[in-house]
Amino acid sequence: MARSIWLRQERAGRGPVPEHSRAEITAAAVALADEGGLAAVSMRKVAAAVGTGAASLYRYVENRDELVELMADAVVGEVDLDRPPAVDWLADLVELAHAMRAVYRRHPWMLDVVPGRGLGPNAIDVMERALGAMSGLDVPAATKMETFALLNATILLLVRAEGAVPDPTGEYARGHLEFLASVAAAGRHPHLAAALADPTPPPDPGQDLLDRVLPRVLTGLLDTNGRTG
Amino acid sequence: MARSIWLRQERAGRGPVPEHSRAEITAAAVALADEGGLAAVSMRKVAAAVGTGAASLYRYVENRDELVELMADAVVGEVDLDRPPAVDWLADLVELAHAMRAVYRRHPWMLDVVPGRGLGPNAIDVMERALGAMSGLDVPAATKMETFALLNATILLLVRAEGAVPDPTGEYARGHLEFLASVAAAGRHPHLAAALADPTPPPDPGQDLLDRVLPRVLTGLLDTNGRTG
DNA sequence: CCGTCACTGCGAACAACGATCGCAGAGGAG
DNA sequence: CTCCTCTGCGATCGTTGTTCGCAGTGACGG
Repeated sequence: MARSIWLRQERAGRGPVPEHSRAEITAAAVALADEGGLAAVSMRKVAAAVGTGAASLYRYVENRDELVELMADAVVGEVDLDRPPAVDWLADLVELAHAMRAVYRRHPWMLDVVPGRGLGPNAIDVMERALGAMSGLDVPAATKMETFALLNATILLLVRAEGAVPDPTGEYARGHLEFLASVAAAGRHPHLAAALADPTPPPDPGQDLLDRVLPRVLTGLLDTNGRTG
Repeated sequence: MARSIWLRQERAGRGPVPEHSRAEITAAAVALADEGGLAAVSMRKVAAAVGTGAASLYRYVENRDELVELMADAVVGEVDLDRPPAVDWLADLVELAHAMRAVYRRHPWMLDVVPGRGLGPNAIDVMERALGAMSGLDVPAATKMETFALLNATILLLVRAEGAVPDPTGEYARGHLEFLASVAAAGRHPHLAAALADPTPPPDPGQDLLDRVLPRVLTGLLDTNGRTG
């Protein structure tokens, strides 16, 4: 297995000057994903978009998974980090979360990227910003890292839940609600039935879900241990 | 697009009796995934394992995605729900989380399943159990649903972080740590550098990470609003 | 009982994919 | 200048998801 893409030189230094760059190939792939979803990103299509041969792509990336890794990090690079710190750590993290969510919403295919290969340079920049927001808290570094991970997971969950991956026909979603209702009606799930029948609106229905849920997650993680110091 | 698999009859009632069942095909697919990961589950391999033709599988499922949906729900069906309720809602949810985590650990390919198609019957059973644990809390049903979703997301995150998806050579993971260290050493990420250099051990290092993190998430979500009533 | 029609199994085939091989040419190092 | 590494990439390979259409099965209705 090759070394991490982030550790490898892009250019060897000998031989002809490459006609393209990782950034160029990544951008073409991102454009394809934005248009047709992650599955639309094939090596042949990316190569055609760049104006090269599919086999040439393997000079730039090890495999398709690596290309997807480049794409994900490139997109995270769109997160707007040029903001002055907010009034406190919580507000700062929530603002960062909004900036991150904006990016995921612009690139819904990101929800289809299986996490797992570590962080690229842009993701590390975002994490640095989050760590900076938490720098005044007297909690272990491990807790801060966990908090960042959960912040990201929460955003993904909420973007996913709001249907940022659109169902073209809406039929499946309706079918699912139909299924839930039939399960509830069958009588073996009284709590589900109660939940579906609950007329109570969510607290602050006009409030952004991210603004409601994320602060609770974060204060749960940090506040009981968090000491501004 | 076909209706949700959960809404469709398995057997039409006319014509020859099918030689296999959804459950049988799903089990074969799960076995393949357990052995070789999700990518090892091809329609041909599943068909061969069942003893039928690849084309025949399309009589049982609409496509491969639907098969994966069946697999995921089948595996969630392994979650042990036959436990008396714990002392309180929090302990009950944490116990449920442990049972869920055990299942994810047994089937690490579940981390590669892109969420999104709604819940199958087994997943609804698990959600029912979680709703039951929260039934005494005076919070809106929407909050309870969100809590369940975040409980699941937290488990997945932690299982993923503990490396439940093994890197066969370990080389990539080492490469990533190398990269993080080099970024920190480059000087543009002082908070990351501080975090990597932090000698403070995580709180209660002998404690299960799930036991440390999840109660904080849950109480953050529910406790400030939660009223046992 | 018979005819009709929906259903089942599935081989053959198709289009598409990820990835490799090997050739020709470019360019750095000694 | 020679050698060797690097770049571009067509052709090719093995594999994949999926569809078509044929032969046979069994329910339904007259």
